[in-house]
Amino acid sequence: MGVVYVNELKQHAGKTVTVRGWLFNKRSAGKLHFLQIRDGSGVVQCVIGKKDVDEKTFEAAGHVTQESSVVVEGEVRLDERAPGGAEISVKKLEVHSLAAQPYPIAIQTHEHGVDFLMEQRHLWLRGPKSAATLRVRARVAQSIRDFFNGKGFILCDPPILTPAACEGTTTLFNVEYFEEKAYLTQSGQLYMEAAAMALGKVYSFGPTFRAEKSKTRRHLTEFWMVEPEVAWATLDDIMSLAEEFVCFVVQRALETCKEELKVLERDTKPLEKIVPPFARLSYDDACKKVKAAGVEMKDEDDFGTPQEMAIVGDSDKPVMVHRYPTAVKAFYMKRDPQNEQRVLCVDVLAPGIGEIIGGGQRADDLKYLEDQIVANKLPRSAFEWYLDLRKYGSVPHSGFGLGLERTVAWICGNEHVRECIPFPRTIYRIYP
RNA sequence: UCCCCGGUAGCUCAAUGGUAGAGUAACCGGCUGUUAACCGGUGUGUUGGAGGUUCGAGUCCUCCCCGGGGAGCCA
Repeated sequence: MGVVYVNELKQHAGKTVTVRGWLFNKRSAGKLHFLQIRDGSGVVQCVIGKKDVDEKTFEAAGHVTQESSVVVEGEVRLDERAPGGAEISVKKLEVHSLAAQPYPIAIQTHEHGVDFLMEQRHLWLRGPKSAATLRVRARVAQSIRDFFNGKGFILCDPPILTPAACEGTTTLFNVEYFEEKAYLTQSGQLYMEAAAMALGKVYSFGPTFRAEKSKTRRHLTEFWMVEPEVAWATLDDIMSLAEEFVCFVVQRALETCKEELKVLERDTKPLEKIVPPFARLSYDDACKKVKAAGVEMKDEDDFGTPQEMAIVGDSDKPVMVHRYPTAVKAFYMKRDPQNEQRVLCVDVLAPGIGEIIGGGQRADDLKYLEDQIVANKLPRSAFEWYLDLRKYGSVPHSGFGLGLERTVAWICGNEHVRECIPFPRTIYRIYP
């Protein structure tokens, strides 16, 4: 039969197969050894009876250490007593590489501290919850691509090395670029606007970098963002797109990540309710809701975490807040023609996590943008190309950015975004 | 940058200013159906660092280092 993966074992009941993996856990009962072997696709219990193998093999099975790499050959048997319903009666066991002892992580029996686990991230990845989260991440990434590709969006990769800030305010990572200074991108948005003028509907999906000294469970210095941008789209268009998109991703996760969400002990009932429409609140109405909830709120100020939580309240669904004060948003936002003090932007706030999407309609008037660049003390020379987009055939256009890790954290019910990326980068951690 | 919390065995934690401990992991042995197996046995320390108070400091004081949570900012 040859080599098979654990997740396809049941198809091979009665057959003799080979499984290659790592020892996850071991139990013994005298003349029987139970080896739980993990191969990346799942965990299978392998039973080694003293009378079924030669003495050397049985002895070796009793001394395999945790996380040793092993190759076993044996018959697949369906058995109620086995975790997962199928097990392997071992005929041959090869210990490919005996793992050193003690193994640092005892994830099955121990609560470990965050610091310790992060220091051991390269090994922690092997744990069931880490692996489940990373599988969910991979499938969410896939569904993001499927959604936009299915709607005729063109994937367009913006540069990671950039000559200037996209949004003047935020801190950037400096890199040496030959004789010049360059920065790691904090958003591909401005480039996506150029791409939308060429290709109509575009999106980017890749890493972005923020050198902000944020220390919260929702922040990473390196994180992944998907940024669609649509020519001719208005704020309302992009809000509907965002709503449809979030629902698609969540529903797809429910379909394709059942096992993983079970491992993560995620209650999927609230996720099943993620269907259109989402509540749409203007900034001014959101402020009223915050105050009604008894949470402090300064006039014309941006929302902080307590305010965001008050706005979402106990809703299972995300809430969309639109038309924030001009002063608290980026220079490229289009003003609301109904109210000079407001811009045509939207934030999508998810339950428990807060902002997962920020976006809106972009300023398309040349004169207004020129004034904004001056008012925000930005170096005009770095933005000449961006102004060109308004000089040569300007059209209304809109887009948004969605943070992958925050979305994965929300879907998985994980407390922290750092568990939602294989090797998290935070303010005080760049190892391993 | 600011506020709060923490640092003791590999890990998770305990110890009134008075001999630094437990559980767990690891190792050895026992058990033919284990499910975080169980039972018996065997180890484990620069108490984050440097000063200070004291007869005596893991414990009190000062400074520093390293983390964590939050604020600000943002996805």
